[in-house]
Formats: sequence, structure tokens, C-alpha cells
Amino acid sequence: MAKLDTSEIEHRLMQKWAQEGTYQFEAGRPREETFSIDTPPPTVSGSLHVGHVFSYTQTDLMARYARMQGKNVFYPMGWDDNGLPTERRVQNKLRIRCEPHLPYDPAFTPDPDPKRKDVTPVSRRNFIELCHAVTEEDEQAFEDLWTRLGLSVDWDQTYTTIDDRCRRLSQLAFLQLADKGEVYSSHAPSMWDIDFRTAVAQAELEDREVKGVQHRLRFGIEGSDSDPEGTLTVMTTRPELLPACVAVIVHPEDDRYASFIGRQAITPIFGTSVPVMSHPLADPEKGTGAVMVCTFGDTTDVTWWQELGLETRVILGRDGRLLPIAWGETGWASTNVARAQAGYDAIAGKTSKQAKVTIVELLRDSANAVDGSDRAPLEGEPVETIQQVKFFEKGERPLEIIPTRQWFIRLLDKKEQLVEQGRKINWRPEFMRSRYEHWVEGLKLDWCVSRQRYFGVPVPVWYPLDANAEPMLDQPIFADQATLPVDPMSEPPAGLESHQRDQPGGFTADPDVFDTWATSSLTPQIATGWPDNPDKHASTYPLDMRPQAHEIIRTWAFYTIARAYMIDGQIPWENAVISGWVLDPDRKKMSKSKGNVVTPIGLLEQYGSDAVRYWAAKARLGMDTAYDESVFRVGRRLVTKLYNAGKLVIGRLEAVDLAYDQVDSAQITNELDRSFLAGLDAVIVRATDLMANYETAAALETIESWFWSHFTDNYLELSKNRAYAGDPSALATWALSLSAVLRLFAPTLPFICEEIWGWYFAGSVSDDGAKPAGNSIHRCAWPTSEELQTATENASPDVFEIAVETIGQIRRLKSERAISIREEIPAMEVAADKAILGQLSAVIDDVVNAGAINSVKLTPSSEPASAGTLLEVSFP
RNA sequence: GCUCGAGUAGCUCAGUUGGCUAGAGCGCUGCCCUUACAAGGCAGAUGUCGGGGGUUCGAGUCCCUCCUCGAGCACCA
Repeated sequence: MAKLDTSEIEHRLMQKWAQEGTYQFEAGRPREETFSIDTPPPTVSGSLHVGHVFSYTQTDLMARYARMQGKNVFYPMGWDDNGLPTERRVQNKLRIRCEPHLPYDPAFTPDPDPKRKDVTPVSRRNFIELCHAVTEEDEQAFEDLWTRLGLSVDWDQTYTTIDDRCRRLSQLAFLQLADKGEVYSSHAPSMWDIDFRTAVAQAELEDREVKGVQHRLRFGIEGSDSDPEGTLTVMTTRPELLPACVAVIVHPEDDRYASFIGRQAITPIFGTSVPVMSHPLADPEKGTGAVMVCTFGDTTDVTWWQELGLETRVILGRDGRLLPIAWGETGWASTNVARAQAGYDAIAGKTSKQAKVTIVELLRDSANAVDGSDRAPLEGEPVETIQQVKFFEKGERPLEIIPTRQWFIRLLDKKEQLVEQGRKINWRPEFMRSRYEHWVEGLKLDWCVSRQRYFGVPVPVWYPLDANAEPMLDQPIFADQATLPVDPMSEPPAGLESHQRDQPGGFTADPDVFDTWATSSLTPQIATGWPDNPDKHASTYPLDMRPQAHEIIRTWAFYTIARAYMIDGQIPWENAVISGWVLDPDRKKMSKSKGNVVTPIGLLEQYGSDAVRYWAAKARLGMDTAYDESVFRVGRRLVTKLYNAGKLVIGRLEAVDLAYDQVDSAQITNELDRSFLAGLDAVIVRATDLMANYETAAALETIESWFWSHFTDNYLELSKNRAYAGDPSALATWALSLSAVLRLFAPTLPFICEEIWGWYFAGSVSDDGAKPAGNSIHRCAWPTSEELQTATENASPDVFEIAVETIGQIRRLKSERAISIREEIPAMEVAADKAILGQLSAVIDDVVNAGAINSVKLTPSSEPASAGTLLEVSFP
């Protein structure tokens, strides 16, 4: 019991728990005795921030509570290391870039000098090896932080989303879906990031506001050359897509354009003949009411293109630059080939942004864009506007829609069932359910799972090559499920030889990898041992709890529910527990990109792990919380108080050589003690109820406020004299109540509670049910009413409250007179109702002792005391 | 535009199914070194419960409406 040194305690206990396997999952115990958690595998992209500390602590509270309820807690940890964030981090950190066509160089070592301007191209295999090396380093740092924070994770249950088992399960789950006809590949317009050069899924899109300029483009109408009214004007923010125009759409009931429907319009400059058609999605209120459809400017274009069977004229390449296009007899048709080609050559090879500028200049300069007329193709002045544009959530330039071949998992045919699955899950807080439902109901696309990247789980597919070495994409060769994981880029499919790779009549690999979510949506299966360890799976699945943040309801939660439904028709977990965000004092979300992040390890050093956990535990589930360091200080104060209270109580118990297993609650006969314990009992009942409902913050509030106002500030003060005098009732009460207090705080403050527990309670106690057994408080039972029953029989908390009110008034009188609490007062008078005085008289000795009162007079009064009090204390 | 959440003391927040005089912590003021604790203790001050209307014996809490902030989804020519 030296001076409190939280850092020393933390390091010592971290080691003890690891050595003793305090948090180990016990294989073989039945499902109903198990509490299993589908832990979010954090993205291993460099560093954890204070938001992680916040939400993972909230999960740990539930894990620890369940463990104290006698549950066999299954609390695994995963690292999500596959995917773009890792690739990007490795690229930046090591100054390299993956160039898949390069040969493997076993001797390559990166030069991470940050001053170096250039970037070294490396082979795919080198790149993947370096990704592994970097993530291993990061994962160790993450584990160290979690351990220091006191997460009661079973470190034997870990996985990384790129490890062999995850790659195998990810591929297996995909192949099983292929067997059921739930996956397909198609060459279709897809959301495409031109920087990462990969397709992205609907769930990874986000809208951002971008300044745009609206231009009015005048199209000619075929056969109306001489008619001054024979033009049609469209409005567009993407004039550079004019060569990709395939139709003009108007609303079927728009009278202005009724006579144009069914005729052909001629695009300015390029002289392309495109049909004028009607479709209800054209909004007469917007722009001119007439829209040009391009392949592809936005998702509505895709809809029109599909529903109206329009032509395809793609001009954007995968790098976001305009493709070279030939016009004329063998190329694209135009009423004026030379002019179309000249116009296009001016924009070919440019980015969309550059081409936009050029094409507007061309249109402006063009006096007679429409053949044989003088009508200027640009009408009026451009108008600036703010538009909502779709971005990849990790991207920096707007997404384009580019036709590519991608693999999809069918979801659109399961929307109703997936909403239904969501209704079987308890969402905490409940209102988060609506986020899930809105997302499912708003789904527009199947799940695009292929990515044109490198550090991921390979799509386990090859294609046969025909005699011309062209892949037969409609005849994919799926990998044998017994040989997973497989890398089609380095292994041949069953029945073929490596030398046939990329040869006519041979095979070629699908070069893509899966979307990270395609693997992380399987964490319930990965963690619980599906399908290799059926016993473990049966004893942990479906899991009890999925903790996660609200911004990934549409990705992780949704995909996980969908995968589980397709695998076994079940919900993956009973409870979706949604944490809030940590906001900085300006109420912006704290994130690395905003540069306002505080490093967690520094906080743990400064305030102690328990104090940081206290801050996380005080926040209500699902509520965003402002980052406020004063709460850490409050937590630290609580830790210090517990330490000191523990020192006082245990110091006394040891001074009289009273071991915990000698404590006899039948000796608790003093009314103050009994009444105090009755109040503790009420706190236990309420806290237990709240914890069972995942209301950890409210439970802590209940325990904490009682601890200060009843336990330390009043009960210990009131009973101290008796305890020092060796009164068995007081000593037994001290032992029982401190034991309960430590266990109530143990989930929130695991370090200090374990430390104090070790001074006295650990190992010295019997294993008779209510009394805790074992060497660690974290394997002990959560307090119950039963363990206090002997002492609290027929006791009411009221007597203690009356004593508290009396000592409170004594202190106030002394405070008003500016005298020390120890200063002796010769006489005191208490006026109150007879019944109150009766209760008070049973405990008055403790009150006058604690208040240093020499004599007391109890005066019955028929008048009620002053408003709000039961009694009136005065010093005559 | 639709949906969800939030609005309570200077700050951060709690207020169960309507019920005594609306609470806590921080901060602030004053007092007290009391044998666990000065990294402490005790005491004190502080409110148009976002605005308006309604239901009720009674509304921070229920209903209607409006305002502000945050978020999700949709639209986005």
C-alpha cells in the first residue's frame, strides 16, 4: 500500500492477467453459458485514435460484466489489414507503387526516405510482402495499446483479415454463393474511382458539395435546318461528355417538347444523330426540361440507357482521361466527320476537368455548329451552381461511371428478407434500427465485390482462353473448395498446368481481389470457427453482441447480416450495440484527416487507464460525446478515492487480523450498518438491471454517486469510530461493502479494483456461491442482494438517510460558523417528528461521534421541519 | 425533399411509465490540514428546461406547430 502509482499497477496487472489467462475463453462450455462478441477488427492503417479507445472500452464493460455474471466470455480481436487503407499507407510510408507487370525481386528493400520525391515501382508480390511486414508492426502496437487500456480480450482468439484462414473463408463463402447462383459477373457501368483505379460499391459512396457550372447547349433537329424554331436546348454541367451523348430525354407530358419526341437531334460540334425520347424521370422543372443522356454522366443516365435501350459511346478511360476515338466510316458516325474529329482531338487525352474547359471554348467559338445554320450552340451565359457529387469515401476526385467487368453478390432480390432479419436484432439504441432499414430499402445496386487492387483476398477464379488467347469470360473456372486459399495469379486451376497460363487454349487468372467488406462481413464466421470447428461455432454463434459505430451500419452491419442470411438464414448476433463518435470541442468528428486527434497512449500515461475508461463509460451508448479532458480528471479522482478508501477499510481489517473468510454477516446488528447495507442493496439491484440492458453509463452513474455520497462521505465517517474501536458489526460491514463496491466498479476500473482486491480479498475467500472465488476480481461474481441478505433483513435505507441528514446539518452549522468539523460542540438539539426521532435515536451515537457533539437533545415537534428536510438541527 | 437524433446552470451532461421545491460533475465563492485521502473534505450561489399553442388537478416529460444544430437517405440536367 504505497503511494498510488497507476502506471506501475497497470504494467504489473497486465502481466498478471496474461500469465494467469484471466480472460481466456473456455472451449467446450455450452452456448447458454457463453457470452460472445463480434469485435470490430480495427483498420490497421497506422494509429488508433481516442475514438477507438472510447468505443472499445464500452464493449469491454459489457464483456467484463458478462464474465462476472458467470458467463464464459468469447471476446476475440481481429485486425482488418487487407484493402486500400493498407495499400495507401504502405505506398506513402515506403515510397513505393505496385506495378503488376514487373517481375518479383527477392532482394528488394524499400527506401522510405520521406524527402525522396520519386516513387519506386515494385512487383505485385513485392508489394504484398511489404504490406504484410508493415501491418505486422502496426498490429503489435495496437495489441499493446489494447492491453494497456485493459481490454479483457482473449489474445488466443485473434485473426487478421489477410491471414490464411480469412482468405480461405472469404473465398469459400464466395464459392458457396457461386454454387447457389448468388454471384454473377457482368460487364456493366460501375462506379469507378479514377485515382485508385478500382470499382467501388454503393455503400462506399458519399455525396460532397462541389461548385459546378451549368451550360445550355443547343442541339439541331434533323430535317428542320431552315426552321428557326427547329432546335432543342439542354442544360448540362458536364459539356465534356457531349461526344458521349446518346439521346435527349423529355418528360412525356411536357407540351413544349411533344412535337420533338421520336425525331433525331444533332449534337453540336460532333454532329451525332441522337433520338429524342420521353421518360417520366425527366423533370420539366429542371433546366430546360430536356436532358442529354451520355454514357455515362450519372446514375440516371444508366437508368435511361438500360430502360430505353440506348447506344453505348464511352469516352472516359479508367484513368479518367478521354480515350482516343476515331470518327468516320470505320469509327463513330457524324454528319461532319472532319469537324467531329478535329473537335474531339482537341480534348482526347485530357482529364474530364481539362476537357470541360476546352469544349466550352470550342462551343463558344463555333459560330455555326449545326450544319448549314448560324445558330450558336451555346445559349446564354453559364450559371454557377452547387451540386452534390458522388465520391468514393476515401477518394479525392469525383467518381465516374465506367463500364467494366465486375463480380456481384445478389442483394436486390433479398431486400425484404434483409429488413426482416434486421427486425430480429436488438438495436441499441433502438433508433439505430431505422438507419439500417432505410439503407436496405434504398439499395439500388447489387454488391460489387471485386476490386482492381492487390493487397486483398484474390477472387478464386480463372477463365479459359480460346484459340486466340481471348478469355472466355462467360465460362469462369471456380477454384476447388478443398484447395483454398488460392492465388489464381500464381497457381493454375485444377487439371491445368502453369505453362498453359496466358497461352492460347490455356487459362488466365482473374486479376482482381475482393472488397475488404467481402471478408470483414464474415467476422462472425471467422471468429467462431465456421466451418472447421463445429463445436466452437455451435457454442458461440449467433453471437450475443456486435459493437460498432453508426457510420458503418450501411457497410459492416448490413453486409454481415446479408452474409449470415445467405450462409445459414440466421441473424449473426442478437444485439447490435452502436457507439457514438468522439467530437472535438468544436463538435466536429475527431478524425485523423482533420488533424485534431489526441494520441491515446499519451492519455493513458497522463491520467491512467482507469480514468480514461471512466470517461468512455460515462458516455451514453450511441450518443456523440465531446472530448473533454476534465472528465479524465474526474475519473482519476475516483480512482484515488477508491485507493484511499480501500486503504482505510483494509488497514482496519488487517489491524484486527480479520480475514475475509472470517467475516460473519450475522454480526451486523447495528442499525446504521444494516440500513446502510440496505441502501447498497438497492444500488446493486438498480445497477444490475441497467447493465443487463446495456445501459452502462447509467449503471456507473448510480454506483458512483452512491459511492461518494453514501460510502465515503458519510458511511465511513459515521462508522469510523466504531471500526477503530473494533466493533464487529462495523468491521463486517466494512468488509462486505468494500467487496461489493470493488466488484461494482471492476468492469469500469479494472486496474485499481484488482489492485485493492489483491490486498485483502483475493485468495482468502471461500467458494460458497455469493462470495467471490479465485485470484482475480475479474473472475468473481457480480454483487447480488443475496450476499447481503443476512444483514439487511427488515432493514430500511431510511435510517441511514436520517443520519446523513443530521450530520449534514451539523456540518453546515459548523461551516457557517467557520469552525473545524473536529471542534467540539457542547450541546445539540434535533427537532423532528416523533417517528423520525425514533429512527434517529437508534443511530445517534455514530452521529454525535462523527460530529464531535458532546450532548444531544431530541425534541419532538408536531410542526413539519423547514421545507425539504425531515428534521432541524440547532446548537443552542 | 424524406427520416432519425439533439436543444435542460458559464461548460459537459443526467432526468425511467407525467407527480413534492428540476439534478450531477467541472468551473466559481467561502470555510476546514478531521488519525484513508490537500491530487482532500465541508458548505454555498447559479435555470424563460429552444419558442408558441394544446391535453391534464399537475408537463422538462404527452400531443400539435415552428426555430436551431447534427446525422442518415434520396434528388442532383
